[in-house]
Amino acid sequence: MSNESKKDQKYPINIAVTVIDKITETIRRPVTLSDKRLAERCLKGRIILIDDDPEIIAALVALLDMEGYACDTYISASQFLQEQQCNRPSFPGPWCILSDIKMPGIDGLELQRQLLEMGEPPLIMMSGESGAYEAVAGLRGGALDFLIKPFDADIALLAIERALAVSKERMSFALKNSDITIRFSGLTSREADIVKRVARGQLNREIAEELDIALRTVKLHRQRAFEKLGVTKLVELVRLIDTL
Amino acid sequence: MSNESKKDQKYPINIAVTVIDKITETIRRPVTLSDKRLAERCLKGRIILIDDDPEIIAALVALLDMEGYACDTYISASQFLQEQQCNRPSFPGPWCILSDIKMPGIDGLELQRQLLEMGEPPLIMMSGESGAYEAVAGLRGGALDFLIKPFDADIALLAIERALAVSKERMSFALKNSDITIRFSGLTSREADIVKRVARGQLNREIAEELDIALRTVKLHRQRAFEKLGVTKLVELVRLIDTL
DNA sequence: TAAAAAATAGCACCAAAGGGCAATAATATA
DNA sequence: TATATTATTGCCCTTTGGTGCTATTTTTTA
Repeated sequence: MSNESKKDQKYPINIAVTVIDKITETIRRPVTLSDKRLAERCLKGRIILIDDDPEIIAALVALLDMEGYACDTYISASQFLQEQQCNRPSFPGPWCILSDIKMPGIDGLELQRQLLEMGEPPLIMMSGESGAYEAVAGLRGGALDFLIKPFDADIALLAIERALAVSKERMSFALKNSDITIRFSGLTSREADIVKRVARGQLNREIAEELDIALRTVKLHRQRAFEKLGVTKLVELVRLIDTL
Repeated sequence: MSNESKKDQKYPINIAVTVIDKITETIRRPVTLSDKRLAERCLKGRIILIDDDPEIIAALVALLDMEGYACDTYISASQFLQEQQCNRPSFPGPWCILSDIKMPGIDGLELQRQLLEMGEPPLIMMSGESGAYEAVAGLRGGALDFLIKPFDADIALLAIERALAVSKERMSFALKNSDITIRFSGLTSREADIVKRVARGQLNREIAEELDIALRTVKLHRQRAFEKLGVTKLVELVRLIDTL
């Protein structure tokens, strides 16, 4: 009895909450009615449109709005980047950027380079027919897709769906990853050291010898580390460590 | 003593040889002097050139020849595909395809589709400036790079280097994978079943109960499977299985 | 400086893993 | 059909892992 309660109380729900907070940065909660609608749309997907052509923007907004997506529009890359600086709260959900290539000031490729440093968010690029160079550069640079203007609504929607799927995947991956990182950061250095050796396949006895400590101490650290990491079996530990 | 010899003689070197044979299909051995030179070049990289323009072919062959690569040239995709049918022996080494897009008969994109079914070998595509559509289709279809004619020698060489690196990686991955597969195929069905459960984290006792067999039997199978797979520790087994 | 956290370790006990030895039963294959 | 392979099991013994209980020594921190 006392055993169980001891285990369970160590890593309760608040850790998960901390993780989610860390990932989505600042979480905004719907308060007004329009907020609520926006939050719903964001849950489906938020598309950041960057294009200096207001007609394109208008057309895409109309399309995406109809499909139930949330849209943020920017008439230049620099405008978008500036707004990103002051990272204001946003509703949670998958998102992607749909940016034109040919723009005054910072062009799409330069934007892509800058985004790369910020963690390479899901990016779809678009441009006129002529730009084979740009298309190659964009796709080679990690763009998820490249739309050649003029394009059909279906094509764009498909690309966006895929990009949002990628976004979701990356988010859940990052979440899982940071969860593991946080769990690891809860270990003392000794515990971390020992658990790594365990995952390497070393026996308790070997570890004790190498670190020149008693077998009982190794067992103790191992046990503590398992508890803190939330694993009960060796195989779980190995898989946990290998995902890192 | 008798214990060691029993373990070691089970998986000797000839298994590795079998694996390599399986991967590189038919291995050709250099016999003549020119064979020897070709073998050396193939070791560095073999580039399969497909273009209907003889001038391009000639220029690329000259370039690649100078750099020490081996070249196979084809004036059409269908010619290449036909020769692939009768898979003749070749020297081992990384390789890639450098194909034009616009060709009479089977074009580059169609070739790409057919290659996809054959295991998606490393492919670089090339085309004239105008083809933004083709560039997007090619890259989205998994081409490693896309060269826009006319291109500098440096650009082409860089792309080829990268493609060969990918080729090497894929080969070693396939080799490792088939090695594991072969090792697994040496297990009896019972052994395979039990070892999977072990890797899932089940205790011998639990396995014995589920399969309704004696604990000793489980241990026996487990032991045999470990020997056949060439692992000694549980962590090794987990990693082996997880790479599959 | 006092309290908290971390590291250390001995003793004892039980469960699980690993393996030697010997033997039987069922299947597959030459 | 005879032999080889595979599957099965019991008995027994050692090593390793997992834990409870207790206690001392450092380090860190409030």
